[in-house]
Amino acid sequence: MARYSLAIQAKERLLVNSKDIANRIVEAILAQKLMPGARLGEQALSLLFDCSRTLVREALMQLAARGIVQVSSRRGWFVVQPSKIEAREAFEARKVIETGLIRSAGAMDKTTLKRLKQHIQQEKTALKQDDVGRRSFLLGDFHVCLAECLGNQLLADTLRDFTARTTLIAMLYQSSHDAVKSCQEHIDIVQALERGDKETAERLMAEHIGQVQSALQINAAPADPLAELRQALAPMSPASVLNKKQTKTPARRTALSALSSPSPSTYLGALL
Amino acid sequence: MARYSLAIQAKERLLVNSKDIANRIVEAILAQKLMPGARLGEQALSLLFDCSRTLVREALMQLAARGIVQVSSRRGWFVVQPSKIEAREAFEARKVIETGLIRSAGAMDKTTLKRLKQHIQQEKTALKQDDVGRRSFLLGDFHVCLAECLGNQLLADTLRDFTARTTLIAMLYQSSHDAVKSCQEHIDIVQALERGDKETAERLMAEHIGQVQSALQINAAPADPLAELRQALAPMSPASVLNKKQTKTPARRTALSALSSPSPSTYLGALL
DNA sequence: TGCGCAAATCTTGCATACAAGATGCCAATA
DNA sequence: TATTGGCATCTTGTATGCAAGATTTGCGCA
Repeated sequence: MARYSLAIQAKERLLVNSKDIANRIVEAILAQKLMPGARLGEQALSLLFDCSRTLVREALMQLAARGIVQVSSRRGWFVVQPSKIEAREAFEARKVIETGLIRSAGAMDKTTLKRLKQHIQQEKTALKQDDVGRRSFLLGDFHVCLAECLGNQLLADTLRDFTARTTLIAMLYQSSHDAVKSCQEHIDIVQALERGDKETAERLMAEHIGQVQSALQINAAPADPLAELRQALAPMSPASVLNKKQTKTPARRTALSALSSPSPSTYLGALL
Repeated sequence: MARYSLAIQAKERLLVNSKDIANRIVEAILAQKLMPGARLGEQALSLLFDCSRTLVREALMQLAARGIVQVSSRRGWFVVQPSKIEAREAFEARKVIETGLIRSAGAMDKTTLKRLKQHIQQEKTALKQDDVGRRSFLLGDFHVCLAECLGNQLLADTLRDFTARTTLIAMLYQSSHDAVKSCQEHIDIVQALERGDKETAERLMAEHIGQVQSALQINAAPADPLAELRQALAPMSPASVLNKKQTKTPARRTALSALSSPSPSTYLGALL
């Protein structure tokens, strides 16, 4: 059987373990390169990473334990699609943790503040360059970085998973949140921390997460699964009207697939 | 090869999947039946649960992703032994989450309060019966239960793992915390919640967790791994002095084993 | 043309085989 | 007696094979 990963990129498979695979998947989610409901086939991943299904399975098992993916028996692995209830819980969890962390933290030293400012610089750069993936990743990673700076690696790791979750939620419920605004709010928070005004920082953080949350269209039908397919197959010219029927209800599997693989690059190519 | 699990208990292996195994291990930790550093051999577990190593590995992988166990390459799987830094982080994380959850929660309805009171009744029963395992489990589970009652399953699940962590820390650093006192503090917290006094409830919770934390002997050497062995092998009479050397440094493997298997029931039997 | 059934295919579930590193033990030797 | 080298054993790491369920597809039939 051909080694697809080698055909695409020669370096893979020098240091592939299940942790690497899991990290790649989380990163792809944070960069909004893997949509909620995206299919993660064991075979496909094992070809991409040029390893056996065993390693892929281990990675997926770990991610399942962290609430990032789920398996449907003998049907496949999928990126989770949080329900409205789960969405509320995820945002509440982030609010609780991030505001609580600010409250319970001591004063920040100069080195730490520098790190935060550097992070914000990176955010600005990604914004300027219109690098959507990196922008999304960095906007989420800011919160993880902040938790690390506030001295709690355990909560930072937890927050990474929760942020991945809220990122998926934002994709699922068609968030209209503005990245520039988000970055500005990060700036305000760091400034408040810099002048030691933890109370304000805490309030700003709560508001910031609230902003992201309320930008969701939580009552909108959760993202038309056929949207991308429909767009891709839309007639190029008004003349090409071939037949009439268009809106037949799709089979379940088709719905899931349509969500995840509109084009190869949005599918597992996102991991490379 | 003999089926040890059948020899001990006939029912096993009717519904064993990796999640069951993982749950058993977490429960055993919460019940203080698995010590920090305890060895979790793949083969031993596969015999206990009468399944292949594959399922055991999947369970251990999931637990590793949740920070409950860790693997040392080609040496074995072990229940984690949190460092002092990790201990601080775990307690801080619990404080942040549990107080924040109380603060952000709405009013509690009667059904929910009833559930909490029932839980406390169970705690009292276990205390009266001097059922150490069940007592420890319930005292930890109270916090998970509370998080569920406050309406956040995501944080409840997270808290279960963190509670397992702090339970391990308490074992490792020889906590002197009093279970009766702990139960009383739970009662006080629920009473505050019942009368809608969230501010007090939050303060009591912070104090409660602080109590447990400060009962640690965090500066004591983390539990002499040879303590039990040394005591067991101490000469019964002053006469039995066979040779001189006694305090040679042990091989690493021996040290870990001494920690985990002072008697079979403390070892993997804890899972049955 | 539309519908239903059955075969083919795809995908995960689980077990097992073998590789390879880590450890412990024992004997040979100075 | 103390040390060291090597072999036996134990444990995990990874791949692979096969079973079984889910889905899709294709064909026959009304």
